[in-house]
Amino acid sequence: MPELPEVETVLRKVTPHIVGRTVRAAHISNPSVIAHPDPSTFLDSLIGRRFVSSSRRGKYLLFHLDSGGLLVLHLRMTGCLVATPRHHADIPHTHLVISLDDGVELRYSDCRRFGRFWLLSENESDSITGMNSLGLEPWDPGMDAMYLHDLMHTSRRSVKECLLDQHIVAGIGNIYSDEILHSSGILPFRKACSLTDDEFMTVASNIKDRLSFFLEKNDISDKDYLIGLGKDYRNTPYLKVYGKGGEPCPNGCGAVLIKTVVGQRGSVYCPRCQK
DNA sequence: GGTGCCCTGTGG
DNA sequence: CCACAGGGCACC
Repeated sequence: MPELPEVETVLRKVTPHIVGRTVRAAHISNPSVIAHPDPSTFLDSLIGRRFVSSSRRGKYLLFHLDSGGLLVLHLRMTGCLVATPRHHADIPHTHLVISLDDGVELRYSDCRRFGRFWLLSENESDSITGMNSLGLEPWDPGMDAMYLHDLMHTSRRSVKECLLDQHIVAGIGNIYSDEILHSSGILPFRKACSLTDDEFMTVASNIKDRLSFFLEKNDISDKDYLIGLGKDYRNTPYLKVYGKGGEPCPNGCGAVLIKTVVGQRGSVYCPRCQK
C-alpha cells in the first residue's frame, strides 16, 4: 500500500522512538517476512545492537546499527511498522516484535505478508534487497526533464508503466502515478516515447510537486499514528482521481473520470483534460 | 515485455 | 461468489 510519502511518514514517526536505543530482544512469529533463509542469523545480528540512525531510499526503510550493519524493510502492500509502549494491545498479523532497552516495542504487522526485512552486515555488498538498482529520488536535483527524457524517450512502454518503474524514479506507486499524470494532463497509456520535451518537464515538476503535497498531508500526531496502526495515511481527502472512476473530473471540465487498466494496474484518468 | 505468483481482506 | 487491492519478484 504505502508509496514514498507514506514510507517517509513511517520513518518520521518511528525514528525518534528507536534511535539511541538498544535491541534487548526480538521475536519472529512468522519467518516469511524475514528474507534470509535462516531467521536465527537475522536475530543474532540484531540482538544487542543499537539503532544509530534511520533513512529512506525509495520505498525502503533503512535502520543503521552500531555494528555498521543495516536493517532494511520494504512494506510492500500491507506492511505496518509502529513503536508502541510495552504491553500495548496486540496488533493483528504481527510477525516481528523488536523490544528495546527502554521498554518500547517496534512492531511489524502485515496482513498479506508481502513485506520483507533484510539485515546487511557491515561491508556486505547489497545484492539482495534490490535497492542498488533504484532510480533517482524524486527530489534529487538530477531528477529533471532531461533525466526522464533519457530513460523514457526510447521506451515502448506507457508513461504510467515508466512512472511505476522503480529503476527510473524511486518511490512512485499506483495512486500517485495517476495523480501525477492527471496534474500533468497526460494520458496514462500514452507511449513514453511520444512525450514532448515540454511534457517531460511537466511530469518532472509534478512528480516533485504531488509527492511533496501528499507527504505534507500525511503529517500525523504520534497518538493518531498509533491509533491508525501506521496505516492511516490521510491522503484520501486530497486525491483528485485515484479511486474516483465514474465521478466528474475535479478540474470542472465536465467530463467523467474513466477507470481502466494500464500495465496491469487499475488506472483513472480524465478523457478531456489528459491528452 | 508479458504472465503468474506471493497472501488476506473487502466490496460489489 | 469473484474481482480487486497503494508492490515487486521470478519466470518465460
